[in-house]
Amino acid sequence: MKTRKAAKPDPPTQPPGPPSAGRKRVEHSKDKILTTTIELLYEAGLGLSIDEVSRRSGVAKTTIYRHWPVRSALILEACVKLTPEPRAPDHGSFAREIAELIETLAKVLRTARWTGVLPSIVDAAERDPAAARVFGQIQAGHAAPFREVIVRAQRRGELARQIDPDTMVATIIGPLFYRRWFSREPIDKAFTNLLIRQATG
Amino acid sequence: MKTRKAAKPDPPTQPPGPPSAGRKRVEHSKDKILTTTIELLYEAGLGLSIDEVSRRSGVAKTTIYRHWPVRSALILEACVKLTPEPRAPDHGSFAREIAELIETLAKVLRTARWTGVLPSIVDAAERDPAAARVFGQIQAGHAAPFREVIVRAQRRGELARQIDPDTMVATIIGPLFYRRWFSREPIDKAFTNLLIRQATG
DNA sequence: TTGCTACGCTACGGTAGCGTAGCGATAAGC
DNA sequence: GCTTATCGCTACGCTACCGTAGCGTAGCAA
Repeated sequence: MKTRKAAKPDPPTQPPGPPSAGRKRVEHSKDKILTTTIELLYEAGLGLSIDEVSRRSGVAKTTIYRHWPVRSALILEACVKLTPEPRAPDHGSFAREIAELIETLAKVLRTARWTGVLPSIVDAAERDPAAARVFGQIQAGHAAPFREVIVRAQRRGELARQIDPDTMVATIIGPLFYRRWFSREPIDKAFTNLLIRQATG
Repeated sequence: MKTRKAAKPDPPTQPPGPPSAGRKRVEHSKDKILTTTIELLYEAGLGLSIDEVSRRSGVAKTTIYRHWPVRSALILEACVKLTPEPRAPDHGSFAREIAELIETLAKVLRTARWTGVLPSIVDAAERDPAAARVFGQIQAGHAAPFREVIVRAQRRGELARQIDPDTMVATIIGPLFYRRWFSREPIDKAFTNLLIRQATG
């Protein structure tokens, strides 16, 4: 997503690939605009301005409005591209899988830049239905791998079937999110270990 | 924070200030301004405008600026008054106390209007140190009763001493907050019961 | 070369908000 | 009833931003 060098063989499934020779100008500018928008999201949250996107990206404001009819359209699209799609591991062992998911999420919460933007989206979701839809998508993306691993473990008989998967997801992700955005305490090994014990015990 | 009635004997902690001509008037307008500001916080979050406060409260904008030098000062003060100060119950039984705290918080998260504003404050806290300080205060207020009940139970020997109170608070409040602001699933009896079982089991 | 499309640039019109100035009105406290 | 701090009102100046218009230019394909 950063470098835009050669890389002739275009990966067909990855959208943000570098613009190869055959790429149209349109995609090139849209790319620059989106990249800058995401960068500004990191810094200013949803309050970013189109003028600033134009200034920093070097793309004329008129060009931005040629591709996105209104401000919110661009910002929503940038928000969708913000968080990576996590995947559910499949080791055949619930304990290992849930541990991996917890450790991974913990690391993401410690380091990923988008974590600074999410409250802005949560806030918008409280009032704006469009933002709520986008946020619901992001949120579901976070919860899905946990849910999948839990359901699979229940099917295998590794986990009691009367446990509600969504509830269990909340008891795992909840404390992690709490530490990142609310109490702002460190998410260290001791903390993740406790969560793992609680989930597998 | 509500009505400021007679109370002739001056509260000793508040510096009475110079015996000027219109102290009563000052407090009356400050009251109206703050009340309106909080109302607008509910509706628009931290993005509220001073002009709107003036319009809706009927207090002139100049008067607002006579009491608060800048916009942020008013908003921060309103934020501080936003959430009620919860108190820790003392029944002599950890199970009963923690259950009461969980049920109470659950009900607050389901109904209290300030829950719609908090993401706005969390977001601001990500970038603005002043907002972070205010939010830290609010957050500590939420966690304190839980922490107190846990520490007391440990002193009484009702709870294992090697458990870190802050960690335990996270595992209780975290899932509740998660449901309110992230997954947006209902916080029902089944959910709180599970948390209570998890905390006391 | 021609023609099409996307792009850059400048300049707008319009809105909203912050914070201030000046002046007359008014209510509190003596 | 007199004094004075406080308030309301109108009118600013300033900045930032949204979104658009018009016109000229650069890339690209036939």
